[in-house]
This record gives sequence, C-alpha cells and structure tokens, in this order.
Amino acid sequence: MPVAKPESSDASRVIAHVDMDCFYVQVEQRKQPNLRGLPTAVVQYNEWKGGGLIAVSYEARKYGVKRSMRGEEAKQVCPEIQLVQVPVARGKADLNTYRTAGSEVVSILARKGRCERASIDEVYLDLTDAAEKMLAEAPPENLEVVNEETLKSHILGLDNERGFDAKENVREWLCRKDADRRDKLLACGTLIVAELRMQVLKETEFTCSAGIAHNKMLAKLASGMNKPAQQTVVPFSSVKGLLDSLPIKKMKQLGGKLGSSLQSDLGVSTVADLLQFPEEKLQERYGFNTGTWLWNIARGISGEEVQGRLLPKSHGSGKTFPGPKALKTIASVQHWLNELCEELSERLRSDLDQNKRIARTLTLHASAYKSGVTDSQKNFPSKSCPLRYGTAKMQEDALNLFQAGLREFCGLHNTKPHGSRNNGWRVTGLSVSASKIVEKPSGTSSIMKYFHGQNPSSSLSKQSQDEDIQVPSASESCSEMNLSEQQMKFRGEDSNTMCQMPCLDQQEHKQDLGEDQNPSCLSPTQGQDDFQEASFSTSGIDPGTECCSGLINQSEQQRVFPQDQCVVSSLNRLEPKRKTMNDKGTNSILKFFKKMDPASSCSSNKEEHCENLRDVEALLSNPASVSENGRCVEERRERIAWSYNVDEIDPSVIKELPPEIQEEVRASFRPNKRPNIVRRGSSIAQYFLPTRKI
DNA sequence: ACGGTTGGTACA
DNA sequence: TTGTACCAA
Repeated sequence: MPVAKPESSDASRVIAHVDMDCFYVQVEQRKQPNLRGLPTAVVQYNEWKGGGLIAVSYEARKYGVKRSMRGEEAKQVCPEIQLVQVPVARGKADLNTYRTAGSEVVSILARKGRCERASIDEVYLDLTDAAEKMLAEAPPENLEVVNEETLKSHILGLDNERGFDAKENVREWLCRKDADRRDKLLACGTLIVAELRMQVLKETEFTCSAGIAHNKMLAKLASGMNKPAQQTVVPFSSVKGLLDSLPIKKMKQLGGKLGSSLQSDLGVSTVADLLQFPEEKLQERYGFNTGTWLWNIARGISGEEVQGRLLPKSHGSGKTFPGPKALKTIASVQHWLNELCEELSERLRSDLDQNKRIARTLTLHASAYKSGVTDSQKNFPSKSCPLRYGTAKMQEDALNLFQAGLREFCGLHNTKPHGSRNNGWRVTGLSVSASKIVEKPSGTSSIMKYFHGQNPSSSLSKQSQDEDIQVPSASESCSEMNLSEQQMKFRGEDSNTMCQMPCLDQQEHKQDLGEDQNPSCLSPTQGQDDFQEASFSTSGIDPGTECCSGLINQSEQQRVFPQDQCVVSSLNRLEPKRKTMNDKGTNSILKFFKKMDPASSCSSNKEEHCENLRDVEALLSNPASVSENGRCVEERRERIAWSYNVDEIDPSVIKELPPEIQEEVRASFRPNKRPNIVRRGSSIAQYFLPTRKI
C-alpha cells in the first residue's frame, strides 16, 4: 500500500463549500425586486392545495414556513407570504432559469481555484494553491485593512466572549503572525472566499453562504452553520469541538438509512460516539469501504478531492403522477414521454452546442403499481439503451424502453401487458435521463458516415434524418466562442451511427410513431382523460442546498493519515465551545443588498443596479438565448480557469501543467478504495485489514 | 394514495 | 454494462 505523503494530508488543503441561500427564491426576487425582503416562497404547481414549496426565504422561515409545505399551509402560517410559481413548460416544471442562474454563479466562483459543481446551487472550491500563493506573496499579517465582509466571518472556536468586538477578534485571528501554518492558509482562504462572495453578489445579486475548512466534509458542514449570507471557518484545532457534539445525522451521507443504522444498531447518536468503534468493527458491519469512511469522518478526515467539474454529468426530465393522476394507458404514457423527451432533447442539444458534449445512454425510470397489489410500487425496472440524438428518436426509444419495462413489470405480477388497455397497472412516475456524457471526440474522422444508413429507423421521418445530421453541425449554432478546433474536427462525423441499433423490439409501436411527427400529437381518442387530469400536475425541484457526491466514495485510506495526525489525538484537549453567532443584521453583504433594494431609496446605486438587472433580464427574456448565454459564460470560464477534471484529463496533458497543479493531480493521494468483492467476515478480508490498533 | 425533481454515487 | 439502491435538497 502506498504510504501517504504528509503534504497531501487534509490539513494542508484549503477547501470551501459555497451554498446559495434559498436559491430559487433569490432567482425569483431578482426577477421581481419588489419581492425582496418579503416572506417569499417558490411553489411548484399550484392546483393541489396551493402547490408544493420548494424554496422558502429566510423571512418566511421565521414564520415557520418550511419546504415541503403546501402553499395553503404556508398561507395559514404566514398569510402575507408571497408565492411565486415555478415556470411550466410542456406541462411540467421548467427549471432552466435556475440552471442558468446557477451557471452564472459557478462562472464566478471558479475564478480562484478548482471548482466542482455539486448541485444547481452549490459548489466546492479547492483554494489551496491560491491560499498558498497569497501566503507567500501577500499574507494577511501584512494587511492594513481587512474588508468588512471578511471580518464578518465566523471562526469556530474563536473566543468572542472576552473581547466584545467580534470583528476585531476575527481580524486578529486572520492576521496572527504566530499562527499555525494551517490556520494561516485558512485565513487566506477566508479572504478569498469573502471576496468571491462579494463578487457573486455584485455580478448576480445573489447572496450565498460558505464554509472554509481543510476538507470538503468540514467545509460543507460549516457552510450551513451561519446563514444566510455569512461564512464560517473551521480551524484545524476546532474540528474535534465541532464534531464531538454533532448529531450523527447531520453529517452528509448519514441523514438516511446508514445514519439510522448507526443510531439504532450501534447506539451512535453523535459523531463522538462513533470514535469508540475500531475501524475493524465498522468495516465488519458496514463493509470495508464504508467502515473506513466512517472511521475517518468521525475524526474529521475526508480526503475527497474537489472534482474540477463545472457541468452536470447527466441530464434528466421527469414527472410524477400522484394519486388519481396515475397514468393508465399506453397513450398517456406516450404523451408524457414525448413531453419529457422533448425537454431532454432540448437540453442535450444545448449541451452539445455550448459544451460540445454528447450523451451516450438514455435511461427510462418509471414507477408504477398494480391496483390491488401492495408494494408493487417499486418494481418497475429501469431500462436504458444507447442514446440517439433527435427528439423523435428519443421519444421512440423511450417508449420502447417503457414497454420493455412494462412487460417485465406485468410479468412480475402475473399479468399480460397487452396494448393500451391495461389490466391494473398504473404509472405514477416517469423520467428520462441522459448519461455517460463525453466530450465530443476531436480526432475522429468521418469513417462513421460509412455506417450511416444502416439505421433501421424504418419508422421514418424527415425529423429523424434532420436530427441525425444536425448533431455534428449543430455546433455551428454556438454563438461566440472559440471552439473552433474541436468543432471543425467534429464536423462530418456522425455520432449517431454508433447508437443506431434498435434497443428493443418495436413491433407494437412502429405504427404509432410512424406518422406522428408531432410528438405531442397523440391520438385524441385514448388516454385523453389521462393527460387532462395529469397535464397540470405538479412537478419541480428543490432549490436544493446541495447534493452531489454519492455515498461512501469518500472513503479513504487511513494510512494517509497516520494516527498522530488525526484530529482526535491532536484535539482532544479542546473544549467543545462551539457558538452560534447571529449578527445577521449587520452583514456588510446584507447592507450591500439593502442598497440594491428598490424599496430602500438609494438612487445611484439603484440605477446602476437596475441596469445590471436589465441586462440579465434581457438575456433571460429571450428563451432562445437563455441557456446559451448562461452556458457560454460557463464555457468561457471553463477555458480560462481551473476547471479541469482530473479524472477525464488526458494524462499527457497533465505533464504540461504547472508543477503545483500537477501536484493537484496527485494520483498518489487518491483514496484507496478497494472494490467490495470480499464478503464480510471473509478471512481474506482480514488479510487486507489495516494494522492500526485502537 | 404526495415531497418533487434532479443529480450523484456504490454495488451486485 | 446494466440495473438497483441510496442519498441530498
């Protein structure tokens, strides 16, 4: 096993997590500035009990309004609440405005270091290099003035009781000459993040909160501690104090079943409780990787890298059909699949145009139940096939995938699917997604064309042909941009040809689609009621505060962190004196915010602001340019800044990078996850167990 | 038979 | 590789 390099330990890194405050609300408030400062919520579809809340402003939260309340409920609790509806397109929630707004933010946050888009409104930043550079060239200790926003930071473990002047304490902490180098690096990170957040505010009008720490887990934890529009720092020496009293369920990835299991099976209710368990025990119970991961996070260790990915890895479009809205006919399913595919296709087209990326797999997920059969809800299998570009093709493929799934589903319940009249199945959810997104190949030639025409797309259509050909040439439509190289190379290549094989038998539906070039033109005879009922049902999304990395991938080899480096040992003298500070009214960011508010009459600023606003809205108002503009910004940033993806980068390219960046690539620091082949309790497992004793 | 939609990851 | 399960918000 590789021995860890000390430099690569967590404590030498500067990681930030940035979290937009009730993002969807902010987006809507920017669009309607009169809503600023008012209790506001974004509601998804409105027909049933006022719709479901997916984002709630902090003003509204004071009244007890919560996400996942219905609109009517919210009105009861807070009669003056302003409810803004999510835009609807094709009978479902359309989140593109939020995606675009998210891209705006990412493009700013990626300026100072490697940036990972963790969700529509959250990013991680690796500011190690920038912090080191600052420390070397312009360390905080030399600063005469520290900007207000930075002084507003919350430093965990900093004793603010003594001196009354919290800001002065922060300033002292930031500028300490005799501070630990790790703290100095964090101090630099604190300055950088404050600056970035102010830039975000200035350029987008959005506030965000941030956490600055030595790894992703701690940064994420910290970013949620002081909201909105504030930032929180976790010095190395405060880690234990932070984690000790922390309920286990607050940890990312432990909010679900694993966390519950820890609680009920091991009696672990706080992170500190987890410390008693030897790694072996945890591995025994939860598997090698998860066990190691748990052991580490209990000690504040998480070697997860910031991924350097500014774009999503998949696109999806889905909708649920709850209760009486459940779909009962193939025709209604087809209708909705057509809608979903249309949206997905549009987004894929944008991704292709703006980012030159191609998705290779189409997956259909459905949920269904069979009337009379309990617990059949979950058994509808998901199906995937090679993704063919072109709306009509995706619609055709999606329907085929659905039919294949339906056959299995019905088989599972001893029924024959048969055509459109169904025997009891009800579809309560549909979603199509596109994954395995790769950059458009640059070196390929047009050999592919050779295979063109082999496509058994007997089921016609001008459309399919158009779309086929469009794939390569569509990139022309990308506005500005300097993509020429790749673009040129790709021209003439037909990415579709690789994906042309029919995924599933289409015997039953060829006909349907044959003359139906209008996707939503469903035979009006059947299923009509279905989508009438359903056509205005809810859908939408969460403003999300974050999401992203999946379970347990963070697992990390303990050897990377020799025990004497573990926070548990270095911090065990520290009292848990975590404090929450809410001087929210005095935030410099909030002040800035206030100035912009049309309600508060600050004219010069206001005008400048409105101008800004108009620009943005001008962009947004042209649907065709919406994503394009947003994405182009992103694209530009992507070239300029730091957004390489370590995993996907060509190894030969790495050598071209500056040494300090190369070091980022440090393959040697990849957490040593091991494939989970070995069964629990296997003696072979013992062989691999770490030698650490507890 | 309402928390929805989107997106991520791990594992068999 | 595909499909399932889980997680976050």
